[in-house]
This record gives sequence, C-alpha cells and structure tokens, in this order.
Amino acid sequence: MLDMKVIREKPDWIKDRLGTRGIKPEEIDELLTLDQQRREKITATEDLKAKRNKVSDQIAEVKRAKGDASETIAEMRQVGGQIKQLDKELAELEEKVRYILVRLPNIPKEDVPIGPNEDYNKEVRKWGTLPTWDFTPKPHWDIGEALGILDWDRAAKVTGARFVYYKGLGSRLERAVYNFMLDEHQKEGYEEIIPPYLVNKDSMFGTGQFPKFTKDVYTIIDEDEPLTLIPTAEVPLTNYYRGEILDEKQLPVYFTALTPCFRSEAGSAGRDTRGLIRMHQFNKVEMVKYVKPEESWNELEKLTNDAEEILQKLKLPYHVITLSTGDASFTSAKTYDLEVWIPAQDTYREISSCSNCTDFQARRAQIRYRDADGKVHLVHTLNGSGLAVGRTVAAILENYQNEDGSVTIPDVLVPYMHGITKITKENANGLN
RNA sequence: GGAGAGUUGGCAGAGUGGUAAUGCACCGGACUCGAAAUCCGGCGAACCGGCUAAUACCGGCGCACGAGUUCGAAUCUCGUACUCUCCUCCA
Repeated sequence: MLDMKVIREKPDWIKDRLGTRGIKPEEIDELLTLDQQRREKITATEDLKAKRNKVSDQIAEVKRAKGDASETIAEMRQVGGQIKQLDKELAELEEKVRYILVRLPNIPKEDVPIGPNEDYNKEVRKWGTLPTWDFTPKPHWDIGEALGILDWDRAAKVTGARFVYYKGLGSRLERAVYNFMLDEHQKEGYEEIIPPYLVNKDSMFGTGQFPKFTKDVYTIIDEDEPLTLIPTAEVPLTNYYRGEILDEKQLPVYFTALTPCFRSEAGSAGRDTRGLIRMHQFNKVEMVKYVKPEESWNELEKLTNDAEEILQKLKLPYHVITLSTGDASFTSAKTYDLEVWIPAQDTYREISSCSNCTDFQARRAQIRYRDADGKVHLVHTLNGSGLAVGRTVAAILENYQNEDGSVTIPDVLVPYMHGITKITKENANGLN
C-alpha cells in the first residue's frame, strides 16, 4: 500500500511512476478527489464530536448539582443523529479510498527498466559455463521417469495434473537440496523457521496477495474462517511481525524457511505442462528480511547474492535479470530474478525471485520499529527464494545427466546424499 | 467438542453510565561535590484531521475487535478473536 500523504503531495510524480506499471492517471485523480472529500467529512464530524464532548461535560456537571438538563439533552439528541449520519458517509468514503489504494502497486525504483512485460527485463550478470554433451540432453522428466525417481502418472491418478511423486533417491535428492540450502542460509545469519502452511486473510492482505490475487491460491473454507494454503513462505514469514512495533536494535531480522507452496496456476493452462517447473505444490526455501529503510537497497543485493551462492556451490549456470516495471510483482519496488540453465529447453528458467518491497508490505501489515529517539517508522521488507527446490532438482537432473541416463550428484550434496555420488537405475530406490 | 475466567498506557493494576486512579518505569527540576534515597512537577501507546518551519499547538480517536442502546459507554446488550483453567478427544 502506498502512503496517501505522498500521493497527495506529489500526484504528478506518482502518476508518472505508476504509469510505468499500467496505472491510468485518472485513477489517481479519482483517488485524490475522494481523499479530499474524506478529509472534509472528517473535519465536519470531528467538530460535532468536539461539541458533543464539551456539552456532555456540562450535562454531567448540571446533573451532579441535581439540576435539570433535559433541554440540553434534547438538543444533543440531534447532534448525536448528525454524527451518526456523517460517520456513515465518512465510512463510505473511506471504503472507496481504500478500494483504490490497496489495489495500487508499489512504486518502482528509478533504475528499474521501464516496459510492459518480460521483453523489457534486463540481464545484469551471468555465471558459469553452459554444459555440452556428445549426446542430446534429455528433459528432466524423462530422466526422472527412466530412473524411477519421479512419478507423474500415479500423481495424476491420485490427485491430478501438476502433481508429482518423488521416490527413492529422488526424494532424498529433494531433501538434500533443501537441507543444504537451509544450512547455507543459516551460515549467513537467517534464523530457521517452520511456519504455519495455512494463513488467514489478514495475512494474505498484509503481503499483498489479497484482495487482487485471490484466484491464484487455494483457500480452504472451514465454517466461517477461510484459510489459504500458502503460495510462498513469504506470507507467514513476513506476517510474523504484523501489527507490531519492533525495537530498532532488533533489526535487521533474517528468516529462512522450507515450506511447500500451493498455487492454482490459474491462467497458465498449457504452459510447462510437463516436468517440475510448474506445479500446484512445490517446495521452496524462502528468505525474508525486515530492515531499516536506509539499508534496504544494500540488503537486496546481499539477499540476491545469498541465493546466487547456492547456485554457484551447486555449479549450476545462471544469470541475473532485473524485472521490468511491468513484469515485477505487485508489491515489489525492484526485483532480481535468478534464472537457471535448463539444457533441454536451451534456455534459462526462473529459479529465484528477490524483491525489495520497501515499505509497501510494512504499511499494509503495519510492521514498524521505534528508533533511538522513540519515533516510529515503517520497516522495509524483502523476500527471495533461495531457491525453488523442485526447479533446482530439475536443473540438477538436466545439467548433471550422463549419457547412460544416470545423474551425477553435485559435490556439495554428496554428504547430504549419504555419500551417494551418482543416481543410477540400480541404486535409484535408495535401499542398497 | 463442553464449561468457566480473563483481555485497560512499557509493566503492574483500580475503575459497573458522566473528564481513564495509583505504583514502578520514563522525562524535567530541587537537594547533593556527584550519585542513591527523598521531594516537586510532567508526559502516558499508535493512528487521523486542522494549523504549521515544527516531532510545537488545537481537536478527534483510543480501555482486545466489531455492532447496538444512550444526550453521554472502559462501564449496559449482542457478536467475534485470542489467552488461561477444568472436562472430553487426539498425532
């Protein structure tokens, strides 16, 4: 959520910046008009309330002196009615202001490439050398199926499309990858968290998924209290401090968590129908930071580096891109995506997204800190995947595949694989 | 799932229809070489609006949250959330 004061004071700047994200200037004008009306209404109703408070005191005094205040009371009955009416009108105006305000995206940072879609994303840097083979590399779903470590057919039977069973060393590899990530992140100072996987609607609002993106998630209706299956650990991690005022000395706070993520993938029918790239349920190791505003841009670079280090240690080629104004998420002021090399598709695919949400989520979720002078400020929140586990497994299967269909285990994962250096048809069930 | 109790300022804790006590803490002052103790005074979250150079001032709001009754609600009514205790159930 944006600061209404800033919109009021710099409307042209806001129109210009949000214009890069597809917001029409008329929408801002409407917001400003409603805000003006709202403030006038507040003045009117507060004047009456001040009067009511004053006269109520007088009535109390008269009553204490055993006097008769019936005339004043009759008069105030009217004022009470007026206040009620004005408050109702005010509530309506506030709802209209809020309706627009909570649907406006964050303001992009000045250095974010401007453009309506992913074609305008900009490559920042590239790492690693692309693998070459004497044979045609296979897609990871073929590798996994042939080894018997991934089973889509059974998942389709039991649940439906976009679900999978991991089996044997496939399961162990998944576990190896996320345990490795969690351990690495903890070395960088991220506290490990196991959060709830179901969250309420206030939490979904706090991190910006609601009210705009309700159809992208799964919501469970349990009597009157709907709960949403988290689409990312960002939601429970960032809402952890919702509504709280932290002490300056607590900052920065770094959290990391492995969680399943659930996404309905509405609107992506036909895309990535095979493999681990686009699932309704997948594991992700997430990093979330709460920082002081002046630190947040530096923290975004560090966060991105922390995610990159995982790929470097796994020796997976990737590049970093800055998402354009039109491609970045609703809450983000600037986002770096890490895209890992997927040989069978001969392209880079997103494996991590690292964003500085500035005060956008903090304002929605009311996450603040008190500085040394006792003043209260909004924190800045950041989040990044470090990394999407399923996609990492896909990248490993493809980049580390051998001609005989086996897959070599990246060195750093061997200890996590209990010493296994290669997955073959023979050892794939993990029982020997 | 059943029954009961609770939720007031940073903490503790009064207050059952008429300006939210008091203590600790905190801030300022007195005393003192200085400090502690003591005394005096003060502020009391956060948010919103007005006026602004202003974190100054004025006002609103504010006693878990929401609605209602009333001239007036921390106080009465209804609903909700959470916490605690007991029973039941349970990985």
